[in-house]
Amino acid sequence: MLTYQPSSSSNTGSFLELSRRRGRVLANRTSIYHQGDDFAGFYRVNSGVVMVFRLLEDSTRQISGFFTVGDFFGFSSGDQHNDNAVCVTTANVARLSMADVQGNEDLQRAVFDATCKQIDAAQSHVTTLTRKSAEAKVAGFLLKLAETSNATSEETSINLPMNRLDIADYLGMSIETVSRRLTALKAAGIIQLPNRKTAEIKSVSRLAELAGAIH
Amino acid sequence: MLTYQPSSSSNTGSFLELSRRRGRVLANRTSIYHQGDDFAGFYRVNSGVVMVFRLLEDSTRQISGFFTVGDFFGFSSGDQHNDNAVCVTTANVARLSMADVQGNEDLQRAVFDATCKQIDAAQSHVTTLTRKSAEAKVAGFLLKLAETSNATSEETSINLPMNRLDIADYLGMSIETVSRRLTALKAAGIIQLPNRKTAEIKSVSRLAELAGAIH
DNA sequence: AGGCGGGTTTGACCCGCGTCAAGATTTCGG
DNA sequence: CCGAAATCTTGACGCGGGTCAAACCCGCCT
Repeated sequence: MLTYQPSSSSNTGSFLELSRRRGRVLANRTSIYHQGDDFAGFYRVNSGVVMVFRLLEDSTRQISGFFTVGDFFGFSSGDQHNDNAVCVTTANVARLSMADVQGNEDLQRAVFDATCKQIDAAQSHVTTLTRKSAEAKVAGFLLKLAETSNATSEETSINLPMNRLDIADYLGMSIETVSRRLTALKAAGIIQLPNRKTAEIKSVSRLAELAGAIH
Repeated sequence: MLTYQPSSSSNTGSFLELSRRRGRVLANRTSIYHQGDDFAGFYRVNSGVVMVFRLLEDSTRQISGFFTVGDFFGFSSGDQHNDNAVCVTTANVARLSMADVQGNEDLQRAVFDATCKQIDAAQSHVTTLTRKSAEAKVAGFLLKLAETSNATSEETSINLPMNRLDIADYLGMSIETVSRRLTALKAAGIIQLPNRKTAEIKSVSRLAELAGAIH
């Protein structure tokens, strides 16, 4: 799953310099690049949350991931981007050109790590999407968010900057089912939903149990 | 989709040398590496077909892709592989260490390209798995195979080295459904199945139509 | 404070595909 | 060339989650 994985890239040497590079501050729902835009480099999230998605022929979206502080995104093998990146909160995003990578060993390593992690994350996402029930998908999604806010306790409050449709398009299900599963988790006392943008997990362990479940 | 994408990496300079490096010849169903093995480098297919998959807790497989001549596989961001690679035919496979990449600009580029392509392919696979019907998945799978044998005609014969279960585990569906969809395509006169390992496409265009269809 | 509108929830219905089970066909060892 | 074990196909059935539709809720603007 591409969601909220903290990048554990080696923050040493000249890479540190680049990683601290100041980016642009973008308002919520600002587009960073579009499908078809010329590829001029990739990006790094300095703060906030960014989502990457693809628009399909039938004008539905497939969100491939949400990215947060330290994450790289926007890689492309071709001359053009074939997905879109949009802020989900106000966000600070820095662009790195391929020239920045040339001759910078540390950054090269970091980029290789980042691309490998994304492959790995995409594979995990595939298994989630194909092998898990709607309930397990939603439970897993909430857990992932909780991990990012590195809470280790049994109870924790998490922020949901994305709306229900975003979650549905990420988990490959309908918005109604996302809503139903959240309501069910609430009814079971596992979470609380004080408002649309926050979820309070009351039992991380029970959520984890559901997330692992195939059915 | 990770399947059979011809690697269009730049075959110039010292990379060519490496790309021609002789690998080991492995028998069908030989394992190349396992989940948990120490990461000692990645691989390149010189001939044959290799599949990469992950074993899940409930002992099911998720096949992430089939790789053929020119394809790189076996990248990992961590110290260990977190998936498995197995030959699906007799295959010639060369290993490249990270040391080979260091200081080789061309190979670096090729590896970056390969990893980006795999990210892209994994995303495409995600949309296939979540948005397409069983019929469209199978049709798309056959088409992908046909493209690799660079046939541009309306009719073409393709080789299916993998068995039905492999296809099912790749497309995230049951073996019965794979079989049913293939039978249906045969009944519709779109393909013929002279034996278990070959499919003869009688109408690439009709197959493409079905592959694009959401339902 | 009231009301408008997007976002979300809830309900009813149904269909595609998974599952279980049995039968058919191919493969392979001896 | 035969028998047994894989592998694949076909059938019957049930359910998870998609779809359509309506109600509800909440933030925001005047």
